[in-house]
Amino acid sequence: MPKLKSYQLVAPPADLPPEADQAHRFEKARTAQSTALLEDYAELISDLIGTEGEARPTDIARRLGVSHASAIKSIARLKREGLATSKLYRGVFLTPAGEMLARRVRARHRLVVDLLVAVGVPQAAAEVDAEGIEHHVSEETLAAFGRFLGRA
Amino acid sequence: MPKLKSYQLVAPPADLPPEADQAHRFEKARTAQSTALLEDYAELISDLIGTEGEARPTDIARRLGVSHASAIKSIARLKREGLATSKLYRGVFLTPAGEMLARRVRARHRLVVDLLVAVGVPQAAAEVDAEGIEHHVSEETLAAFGRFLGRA
DNA sequence: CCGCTTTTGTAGCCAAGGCTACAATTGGGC
DNA sequence: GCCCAATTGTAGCCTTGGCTACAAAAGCGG
Repeated sequence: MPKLKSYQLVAPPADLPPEADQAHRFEKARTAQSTALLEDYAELISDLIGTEGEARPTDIARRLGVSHASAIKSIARLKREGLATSKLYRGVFLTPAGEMLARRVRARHRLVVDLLVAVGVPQAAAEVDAEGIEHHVSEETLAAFGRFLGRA
Repeated sequence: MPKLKSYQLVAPPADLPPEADQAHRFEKARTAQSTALLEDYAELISDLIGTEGEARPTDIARRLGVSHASAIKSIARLKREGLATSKLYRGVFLTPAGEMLARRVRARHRLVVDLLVAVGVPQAAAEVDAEGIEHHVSEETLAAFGRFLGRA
């Protein structure tokens, strides 16, 4: 059984060196980028199961705009990370960890879109930009968004 | 001389297929991620030249939290893309295109941080999250941020 | 001006996430 | 029940952006 990662909050910043926290910020952004793909897949698989009853690699690939081969490769990574399962020539399913991740991602996505709209971003642009932005929004920032939208 | 890319607005969305615009959103996010590194380097090089008088690969690497070898490799990519120049064992400089990019990135970064703070995100979290978010903020969204902050 | 440290550059490795081409399995139509 | 199309999976390639290890140039102290 593969070791699960938390996909939660990471270690606190720590104020050791004088100017090196810039490096920490960049490192954080790089890390976020590496989990972004997992998050997108988890949410999409959850959606497909909810609306179509199943999540097939071909549908996943089409929705994400990648080849089915790329999708399958990424699904393999999800399985390695303990977020999804699948049997040969059967569909893809989420583990409990994967479901949890999908729920959090979906909620975060909505909150980001709503905040963008609330500050005056047109709906269409908000939807597009949120797709990239959401992966870099920390829990702390998310909480602030909630308060701003009056959903404390 | 290498062909320059614009790093500006991309082609309009187009509303061809029914549900395939989800694919377009993901593709856009992927593209943004590929230019994010260039943007970070351009801004940092500009900063270093402004404050230190020169941009040395070692300093760039330390600020970004990567090895100097990685920094040099990325600087090579900047040069390929026509954003920077450098001579062997001399420092790194930005081309006019690189300078322009740096200016736009810096302005966008400030605007994103300010907006986050304006909606109640603590300063420290805003700085950290902005580092990742800024690369996914479209011109349209940026304009909305400006209006919201009363800088129409 | 010589040598040692720092900086810069090169080579080669790795994983991720794209892709195409090809193989295998499934499943629906007849 | 068989066969062919669609789906799924595999293999192999490419680029990016990390890394370490090693080599070469710069530059400073003595």
